[in-house]
Amino acid sequence: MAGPGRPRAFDTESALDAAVEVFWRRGFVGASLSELAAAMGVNKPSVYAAFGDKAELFQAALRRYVERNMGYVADALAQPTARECAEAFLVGNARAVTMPGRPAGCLSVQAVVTPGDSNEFAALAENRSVIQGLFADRFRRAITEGDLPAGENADELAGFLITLTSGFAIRAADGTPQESLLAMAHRAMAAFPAVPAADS
Amino acid sequence: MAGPGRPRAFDTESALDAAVEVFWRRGFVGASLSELAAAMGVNKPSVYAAFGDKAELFQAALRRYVERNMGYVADALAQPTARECAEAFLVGNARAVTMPGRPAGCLSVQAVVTPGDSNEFAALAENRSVIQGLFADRFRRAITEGDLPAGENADELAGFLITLTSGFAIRAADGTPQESLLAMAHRAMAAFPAVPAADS
DNA sequence: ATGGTTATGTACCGGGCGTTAAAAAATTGC
DNA sequence: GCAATTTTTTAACGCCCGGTACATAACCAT
Repeated sequence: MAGPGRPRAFDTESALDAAVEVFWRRGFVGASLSELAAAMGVNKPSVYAAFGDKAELFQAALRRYVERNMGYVADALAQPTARECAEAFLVGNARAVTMPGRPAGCLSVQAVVTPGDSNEFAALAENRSVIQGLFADRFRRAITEGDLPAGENADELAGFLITLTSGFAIRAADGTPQESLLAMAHRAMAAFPAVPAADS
Repeated sequence: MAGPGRPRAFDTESALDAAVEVFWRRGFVGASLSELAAAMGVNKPSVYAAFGDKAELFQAALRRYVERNMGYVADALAQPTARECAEAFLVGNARAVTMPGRPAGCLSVQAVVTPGDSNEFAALAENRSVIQGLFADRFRRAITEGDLPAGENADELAGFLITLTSGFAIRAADGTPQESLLAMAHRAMAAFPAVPAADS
């Protein structure tokens, strides 16, 4: 299976996990290649050989972050009702942005917030946009299923949730404790439409 | 009034306004002194002479931003009822973070989001914390005045608003239009406690 | 005019950044 | 053992960063 040549002396996946942690804590600009390579336990040229330049490494780190740290999104989407879906998303996010021993906040928010580094900014903005689209689709389905009032705007509802979770990420980085975020998550559900009365 | 020596050839206030714009658009790390000085229409040594180093310039820019672009906070606090206060804050923020011709978002959120540059991060976090404290005080007063239910938690309520406006700043930078933010502001008011029935 | 004082423009500093060239080391196939 | 191939290591590159020395220009007081 292994081709010719000297075998790689480190595990790319755990190295990528280390890169995720650094980008998460420092942001894209704030993370230097020296710090990244050191955290990955590797010399800089090995980083370039395995992942490409800093921008490519960041894209790989973002993909890995999404699949390893944003599982609560898929969990929420799988909930049977729109209300449970929304609440699971908010609660799951509140927990994810305040995991003990991990950086506070969300890589997808903290890493880049200004359009200065345009490629990375675009990638993160699109990531958030995709997630918003998933919830919008879920809520559209809920409307046809009678699970949400017919007059509801699924896109606006999804945008409302993304706005809240973006805010959670900022507040978590400010040191807001998990229980405060959870209280806000439950309070926000008061702004979520009630299930329409069954007409059968 | 003017002391001895060569008079300053530029207006420090409008130069500071230009610095605000650059920090706002690029963030603290992303804004270079060359770009700052160019936007201010001045050479780098003049920046240092007038404002000190980059960190001091940023503090001055933040102060100026607060007094010139966050007037909606004071306006909101002056509203007669807690509900109007909260709604004015959300609406004012939604408008402020989507002003045409100005950078999207809020300097106090966009400039620094990671604790990497610790001094600036602390300054912004404290700025947000002070504002939260102002609203918490306002809501405490509202509780004693019977304007909010006695069981309400003024701090949590204020935190909820700050979380929303932090989210607004992120979403605005993502390109979310003003009317979407305004819709969310009004939706969020459904999560704000209703005025208790008068007991007189 | 002259001296004192402050701002301006130019040119530069050390340092850290992202990135890479080049040689040594470790593997596979023959 | 010997090429071929790939990774590792060391060292360096050019660049731009924040910050500054220095000579000059423009003002006030006398």
